[in-house]
Amino acid sequence: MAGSDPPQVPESLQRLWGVSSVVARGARPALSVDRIVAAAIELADEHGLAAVSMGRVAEHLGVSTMALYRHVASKDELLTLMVDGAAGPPPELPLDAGWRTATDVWARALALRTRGWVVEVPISGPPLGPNSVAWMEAGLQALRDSGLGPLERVAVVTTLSGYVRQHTALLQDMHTRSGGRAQHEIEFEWRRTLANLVDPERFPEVSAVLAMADLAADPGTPADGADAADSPDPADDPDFDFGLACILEGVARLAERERDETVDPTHTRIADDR
Amino acid sequence: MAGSDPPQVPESLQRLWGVSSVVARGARPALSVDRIVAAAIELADEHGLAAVSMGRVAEHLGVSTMALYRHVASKDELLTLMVDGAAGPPPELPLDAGWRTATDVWARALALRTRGWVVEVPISGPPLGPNSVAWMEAGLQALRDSGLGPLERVAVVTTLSGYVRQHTALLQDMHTRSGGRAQHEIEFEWRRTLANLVDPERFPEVSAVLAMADLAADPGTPADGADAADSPDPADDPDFDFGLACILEGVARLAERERDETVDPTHTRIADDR
DNA sequence: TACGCACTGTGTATGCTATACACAAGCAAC
DNA sequence: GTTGCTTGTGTATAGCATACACAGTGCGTA
Repeated sequence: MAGSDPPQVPESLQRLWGVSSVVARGARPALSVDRIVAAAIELADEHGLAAVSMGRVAEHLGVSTMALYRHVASKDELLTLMVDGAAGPPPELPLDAGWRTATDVWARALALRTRGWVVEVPISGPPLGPNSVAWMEAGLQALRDSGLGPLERVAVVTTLSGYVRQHTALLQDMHTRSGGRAQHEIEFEWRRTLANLVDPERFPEVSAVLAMADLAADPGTPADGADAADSPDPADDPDFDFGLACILEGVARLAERERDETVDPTHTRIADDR
Repeated sequence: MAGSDPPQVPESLQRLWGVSSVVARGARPALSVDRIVAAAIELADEHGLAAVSMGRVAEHLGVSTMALYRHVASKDELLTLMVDGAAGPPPELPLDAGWRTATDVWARALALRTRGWVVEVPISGPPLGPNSVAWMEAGLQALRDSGLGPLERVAVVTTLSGYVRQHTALLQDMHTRSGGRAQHEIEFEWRRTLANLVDPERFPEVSAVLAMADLAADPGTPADGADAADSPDPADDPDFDFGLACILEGVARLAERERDETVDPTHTRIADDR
C-alpha cells in the first residue's frame, strides 16, 4: 500500500529526468533518447510532422528502424518526448515587474517557442516532461503575487497554454494551406469563399463580419512586407493580443474580487458594484 | 478578376451546403456524404477515432472501401466533415438574459456537444461547415450586446471554442488513460507520480501544488458516485467553471473599457485607476 | 583468465493503412 | 438505340508501426 510501486512512468521519461538507475552491462549504446528526439524534432521542423516516421528518423540517424525501439517504447511516446523537447526551457521572467507583465511575457514566449507541428500531435495528457514542468513552474511563479490560490493559478496556466496552443494551431493551419502566400491573403480568400456559401438571412452576424469593408478590401501588407509567411509568430497577430489581454484581464478581476472577499469580506470597494 | 472562380471548396462541402448544381446523369447513388459521415461518427463514438478507417466505415455501410472516395476526396476531408457533423446545430440561447448568460450557456452547450474524439482530429482550419458556421453565428449573437466590435466578438468566440476544445482534450485524455477508473483517481495517481520526479528545490511552486494536502488526500467521489467515467462532462469540472468565468470576466472588462473610451473619451471612471 | 548474461543494434516478416487505376453496370439526353 | 457521364467494385501498391528471432559487445563474476 505504501509508495513502493513506480506507476506507469514510460521509462524513457525516467531517463529524461535523470533517473537512469540501471547499471551499464551490455554493449555501449550508440543511440540515446535525446539523439532520437532531436532528430525527430529536426525532421518535423523541416518537413512537418507528417514526415516523422520511425523509418525516416532512423535513416536520419544512420541506424536501423528497430533500433529506435530500444530507447522509445512507441511512436506515441516519441511524439510526447518531442513535444517536451521542442518546448525547451522557459525564459527568465521579469518577476519584479508585476504578475501581469510576467504572465504576459510568459505567454508570448510560449507562443514563440511553440512550433506549428506541436499542436498537431494529439494531446499528451497532463504534462510529465521536464521542460513542460519547468514551463508550468515558470507560469506559476509569474502568477505568484496575483492573489490567486495555487489551484486557480494552475487553472490559469492551463488555460493560457491552451489558448496559445489553439492560436498556434490556427496560424499553423493557415500557413500550411497557404503554400507560401501571406497570411492575410489566405484569410481574405477564406472570407470570400465563405461569403458565397452562407445565407445572410440565416446567418446575419457571420455575414456582417464577412462583408465588413475594411476586411473585404485587399489586405495591404501591414509592415514592410517582412516574411510573415516564413515564421508565423502568434505574437504578431492582433487577435492574439486581444485574447491574451482578455484572459489576463479576467484573471485580474477574479483575483481582485477574491482578495476582497478573503481579506475583508465586509469592506466593499467603491464603484465596484453591478 | 471578378468573382467567377469558385476556389478550392472541397466539393463535398458544397453538397453539405446544398449547392449540388450538377444534374443527375449516371446511376442513382446508393451512398451519400451524410450517410458516410454518420457511419463514421457512429464508429468514432463507439470505438474511438482510431477505429475510423476507410475500410471499417465502408464495411459498416455494406459497401466497398473505394466507394467512399466517390463522395469524399480523402480521409482528411471525411474527418473535417465528421467534426462539423458531430457539432450538430447550436441550441436556442437565452438572448434576452444578457450577453454574459447567453455566452456562458453557449460555451457549456458546446462543451457538452464536443465528443472526446473531436479534439483528436487535427485542426481543420477556419470553420467552413454549416454547423460550425451556425455555432459561430450563435456565439456572435450571444455577444451582440456586449459592446465589443464585430472582430473582437469573433476573437472571443474563437478563444472560447479553443478553451472548450482544450478542456475537452484534457478530460478526454484522462478518460482514455483511465481505463474505467474515476477521473479524480487518475489525477491523484498522476500527481503522485510527478511528485516522485520533481525536485522541490528546482520547482518549488509545482511541488507545493503537488503536495497540497486537500489534493493528496484520497479523493472522495463528489456526487452520488454517478458514472462520471462514462460521460466526461466538462461542465461538471470546477476548473472549467473557473477558466470560463475568467475569460468572460475579461471580456466584460475590456468591453466596458472600450465603451468608455468610445462613447466618452474624456470621462474617466471613478476608482478605475491602477 | 574465461564464462555468462544483460543489453544493444539488425533483418525479416506481418498486418494494417490510404489511395491510384482500370473496369463494369446504370441511367439521362440525344 | 446509342453516347457518355456517373456510380460502385476489385485489384494493386506503397508506406506505416511494430513483433520477433538473431548477432555482437562488454561488464560482473567464477
